[in-house]
Amino acid sequence: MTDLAPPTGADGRRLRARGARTRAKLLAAAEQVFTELGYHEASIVKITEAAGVAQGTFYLYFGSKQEVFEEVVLDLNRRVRHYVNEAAKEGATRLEREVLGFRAYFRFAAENPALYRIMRQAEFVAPHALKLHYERFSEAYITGLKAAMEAGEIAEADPVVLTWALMGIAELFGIRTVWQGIPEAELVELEAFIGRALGAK
Amino acid sequence: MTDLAPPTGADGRRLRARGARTRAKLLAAAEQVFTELGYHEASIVKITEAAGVAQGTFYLYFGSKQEVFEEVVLDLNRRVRHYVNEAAKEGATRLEREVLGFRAYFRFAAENPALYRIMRQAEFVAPHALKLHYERFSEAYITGLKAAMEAGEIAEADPVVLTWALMGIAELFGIRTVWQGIPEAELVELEAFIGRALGAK
Amino acid sequence: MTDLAPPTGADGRRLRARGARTRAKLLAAAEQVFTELGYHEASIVKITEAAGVAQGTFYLYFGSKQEVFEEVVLDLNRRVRHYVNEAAKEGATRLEREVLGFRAYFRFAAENPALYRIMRQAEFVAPHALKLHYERFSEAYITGLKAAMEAGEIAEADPVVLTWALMGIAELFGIRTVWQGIPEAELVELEAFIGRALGAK
Amino acid sequence: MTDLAPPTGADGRRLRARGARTRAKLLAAAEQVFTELGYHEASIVKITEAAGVAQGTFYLYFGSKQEVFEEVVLDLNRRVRHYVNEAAKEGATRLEREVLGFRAYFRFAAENPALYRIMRQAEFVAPHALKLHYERFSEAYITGLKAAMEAGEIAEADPVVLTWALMGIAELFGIRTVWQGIPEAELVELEAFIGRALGAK
DNA sequence: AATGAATGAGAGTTCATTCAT
DNA sequence: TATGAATGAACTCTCATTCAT
Repeated sequence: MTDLAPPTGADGRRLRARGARTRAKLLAAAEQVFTELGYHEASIVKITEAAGVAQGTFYLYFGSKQEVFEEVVLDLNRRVRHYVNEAAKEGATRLEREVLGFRAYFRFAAENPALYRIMRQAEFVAPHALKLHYERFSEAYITGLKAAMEAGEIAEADPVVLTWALMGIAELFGIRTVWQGIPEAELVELEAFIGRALGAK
Repeated sequence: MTDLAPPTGADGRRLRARGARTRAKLLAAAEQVFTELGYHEASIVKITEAAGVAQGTFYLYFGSKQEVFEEVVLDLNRRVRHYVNEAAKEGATRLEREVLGFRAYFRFAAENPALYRIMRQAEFVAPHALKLHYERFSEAYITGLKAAMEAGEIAEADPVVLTWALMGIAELFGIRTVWQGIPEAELVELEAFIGRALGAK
Repeated sequence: MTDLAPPTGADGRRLRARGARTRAKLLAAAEQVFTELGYHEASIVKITEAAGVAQGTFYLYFGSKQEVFEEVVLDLNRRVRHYVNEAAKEGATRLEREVLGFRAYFRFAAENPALYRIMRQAEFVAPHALKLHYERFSEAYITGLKAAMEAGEIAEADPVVLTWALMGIAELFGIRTVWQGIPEAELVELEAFIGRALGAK
Repeated sequence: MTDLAPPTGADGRRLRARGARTRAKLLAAAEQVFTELGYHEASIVKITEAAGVAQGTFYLYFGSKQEVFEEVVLDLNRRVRHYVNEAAKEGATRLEREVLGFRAYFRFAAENPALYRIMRQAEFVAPHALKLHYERFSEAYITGLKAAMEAGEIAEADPVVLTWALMGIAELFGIRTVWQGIPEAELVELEAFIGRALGAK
């Protein structure tokens, strides 16, 4: 992951310790406010209030509302990937990793409704960031599936197609999770479905 | 489908021919504007301008911006289901119907970018309408899959899980279609994936 | 009282029976709506709805919202004067008539909170009608007080001053009536006050 | 009088000097505009224009149109009470104080047409504020009358009734003052009326 | 005589952003 | 580095009034 860079002000200048702290406070506040209210209901005042700074201060660290939003999207992306990957790597087989990953994803969705609330808004507010979200997610996925094929764990198939299909499934079930929760029985069925689809041995 | 009702004004009164026409113009304009700009950037002025009527006229037919939006969602839902079902029923086997349905769905998505651009916004603008969209979509789907199981065309499994998984796949590939198009080869792979997952004989 | 005239349309033309009926319905509806909502909250739609006619019909009989309002003010004025005078004339002495009049006035105010709601709005909406309200009210009053002085029932004094002073008292107690009611004991005190002020024998 | 508090913004925060000045300008402008046009014809644009600030600035200091209106009412109340009380306390006897007070009140009314034009609107725009206006006014009045009774300066009577009756008289004559002025002769008559009513020795 | 449709100006309010200190 | 004040365009929605039928 080439995700991190030293924090700068809105004008691109490197920040001293105090500035960096203020910026961090603002970013955290923004994440929280966007999460609660969504992009449009969120306002700079609300963000600065949550951060405990004056309104003007915001523009010392971010060029615009849109700009923070993009940063929040990227951050969320980082976190969900990290969460899922950490969980998945406990699995011994590919299918096990798949199952653990899915379950972690649903857990994350349940705990962070922000995931959808924010990502979906990204389509209009920061389309680039949204594409990036899917792409970054798919990268590790594709790599993992390729490895599994080479190891003969799953059937030969186009890993890109597999990846997007699996992400689609994850996403819609994630939404259902948020809406109504998913009973264990369904999860088991879902895992069987995935097993068949991957031709898992 | 009990979807259709004679058009009424915002106050619920039945409309004369002229009113019905104006209302339809507004609905079409709304869909277009929401599609292009998203819910929040869309404004009543833009919608009425696109429809070629005065601003106040809007409120003769819709109670609020949100209300038209919901109707646009419903309308889109109606159209995509109709489009997909018409296409699918030409298939002889369940798998064929599945394949035809997917392809129709992608075609619809390609021709109506409104589909996603609008549905995604629905999540926070009109969550109820979005749920309805998925539910209506899933109904026919579930019925079809049950029949196929009984006929022994596909493996026994929870048809609800199957349906949501397939809708998830369709959706993400639909988005990819809009973003970049999907090569025939991928479609073929995808169909294989689905065939395996359904345990199609 | 030169209050009454045959009903005409907005253009001044005499009305046929049907038109007169519609006009009357609208006037009654307006009175009711203004009463409930006040001038500004009242709208032509609400008035026509209450009258059970279409919006456009309103302008067949009244030139503007303001115009009906003035008619309503005059009507209210007519009614309160009539109500008070009817009650007062039962009194044998001037003071008795005064007392009966005051009590009638308070009763009217209690039963028609519209009285104040409408009259006070008249200051801006139809100032002319408001002045007329006070003037018409004062006329009979002045005459009565003059007669009482000539009859030696009350002390000699400027009847105009007396009249306005008494109207002022009535008005503020009328408002109190609407706000919180006035206990009998206070009324008795008030009557004593008036008796002293008039130098009633 | 526990009337004064340091000025705050709409969010309740204490203001710096500049903010306090702007707020004061807006309040003065609001009084003027409400006076000239009435509550409903007054608009935020007109108020901010009169104050020489941008539209949005208004909402930095007041939460809504209604809120400024209430403050204008309170402010006016404060001023008229102060004006009347200052004048009245020059009188040696109760009746003298009464007379001085009435005359001061009429002067204030003549110089501040705002008084009625605003108070009358208060009835439906901010009834609470209007009640407060009368109540605050009556408090000092009642106290004064009680003292006068104890001192044997005026006849024993319910001071509340006296107060409201006198306020009613003052109010309607105040209105007449604004409408047409009141000749000295009438004032003298009025004072005689009051003297009789109070049973002044 | 009556109707439903249409108009468009104007309302109150919000908010991303800039500025002076 | 931070602040509070100010801006002004844009928004949704209402409503008196006019028009065509």
